[in-house]
Amino acid sequence: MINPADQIPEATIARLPGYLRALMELAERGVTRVSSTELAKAAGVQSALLRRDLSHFGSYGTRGVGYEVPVLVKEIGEHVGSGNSWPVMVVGVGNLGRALVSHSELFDPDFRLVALVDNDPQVVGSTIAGVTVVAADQLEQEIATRHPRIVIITTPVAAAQEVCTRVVDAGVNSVLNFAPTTLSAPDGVTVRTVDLGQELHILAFHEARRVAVQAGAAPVMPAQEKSQ
Amino acid sequence: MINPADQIPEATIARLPGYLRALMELAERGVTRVSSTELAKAAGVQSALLRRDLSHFGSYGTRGVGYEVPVLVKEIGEHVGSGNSWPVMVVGVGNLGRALVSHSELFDPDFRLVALVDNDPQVVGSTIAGVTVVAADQLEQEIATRHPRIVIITTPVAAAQEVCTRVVDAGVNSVLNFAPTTLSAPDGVTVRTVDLGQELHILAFHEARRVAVQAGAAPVMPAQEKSQ
DNA sequence: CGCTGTGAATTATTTCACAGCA
DNA sequence: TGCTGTGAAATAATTCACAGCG
Repeated sequence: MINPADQIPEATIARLPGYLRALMELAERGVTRVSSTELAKAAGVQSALLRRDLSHFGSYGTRGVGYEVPVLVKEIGEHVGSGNSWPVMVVGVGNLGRALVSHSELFDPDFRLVALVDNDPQVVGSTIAGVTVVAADQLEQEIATRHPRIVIITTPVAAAQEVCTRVVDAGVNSVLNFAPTTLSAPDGVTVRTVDLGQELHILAFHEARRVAVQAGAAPVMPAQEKSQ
Repeated sequence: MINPADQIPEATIARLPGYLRALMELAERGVTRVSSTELAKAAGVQSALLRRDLSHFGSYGTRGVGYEVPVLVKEIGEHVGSGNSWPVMVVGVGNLGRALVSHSELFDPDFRLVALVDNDPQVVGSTIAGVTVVAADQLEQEIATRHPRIVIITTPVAAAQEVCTRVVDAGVNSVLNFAPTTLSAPDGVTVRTVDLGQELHILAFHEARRVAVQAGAAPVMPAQEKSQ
């Protein structure tokens, strides 16, 4: 076993929620035991990688047998903060912000919405998912009162950096950014950016590549009526 | 210069859209020339990494000077499929699906929504963003008619794999999945999954870690107003 | 016997650091 | 001179493959 205090690879961390999800599905189906091969398949990774990932936290399996599902759920769950109901604030209550907070799956059960902020007077004061939207100038006030541990930014690009700076100054260390821009934050603050346009462009890259490959040799015809 | 035909690292591909975005911003501000250092900073990467990434495609810079912004915009744009207006279909018109198609920034200008599919009779027939929602059993029909190159899945988990299989069978090679589940698809098909709950759990992992670290020594207190 | 946990090998990605061109 | 493009080195992540335990 490897010392749990050593640095967990970021790539491993990013896979843990996937493992947990796969385990939950198994548990729901009444499965109480899995081999690394089965769980890896459910999570879409190689079995050796799964075992390596788990080994960073300790030995939870039984040789010749596999893993007890409840044991792994508990272990991984602890690491990704399950059962804590982390308080979350959302800044920017436009289409996307509203969709996210209405997305029941998202906040159940490990996260709870505690504050909503927007700068549109039309929106301020309205209640969404049981939370009343406050004005942008109340942001620091709201953080002091509601103590969110995670802030989701769903503002336009123009506002995102300022919001990020202000929430970090107010003591928040974790930011999930949906604005398509690079945010800078001091060391020790975790910022993750989800850029939907970027995802589409990555797919487009591969699509463009497929066409280019066909131009040379034609390996497999993808879409029957190929390029329309 | 490295042969453009050799394999572009996936990590490089994932950064290209970010470079393009940074370049657009510069272009808008009237900047016509950048050094790798400046552009790298705008995109949030190291300058050597930017240069290495670009070198996979060829030499577009001038030693001692830097890069011409329009040249790079064109080059990178070509690779990520800018100016093609890729046709996109969205399956699942719930909160999230609706928010995505209403998110004007997302589809401008390199992607265009060509089809919407849902299985809710309440929703089928309605028009969103200029596109009429068709029933789930029309999915193959709609693909044959509208020729989407990319399909966005915003259905519940239970439906996601079936949708994925059907769209791939109908000839689609690129899928952007928002359902929190692992999708399997044949080789040659690109599937990217954006899992919002997973993102929150990754942040929670780091939050939990910060607390654990403090248990030993107490470096910085997270969620109160210390550093205003 | 079957499956975990992990050294060792491999592969991928990033960074260093500098030769060489404009 | 200043900055690109890139070998070479360093680091990170993954996979192989098998010893060893239940």
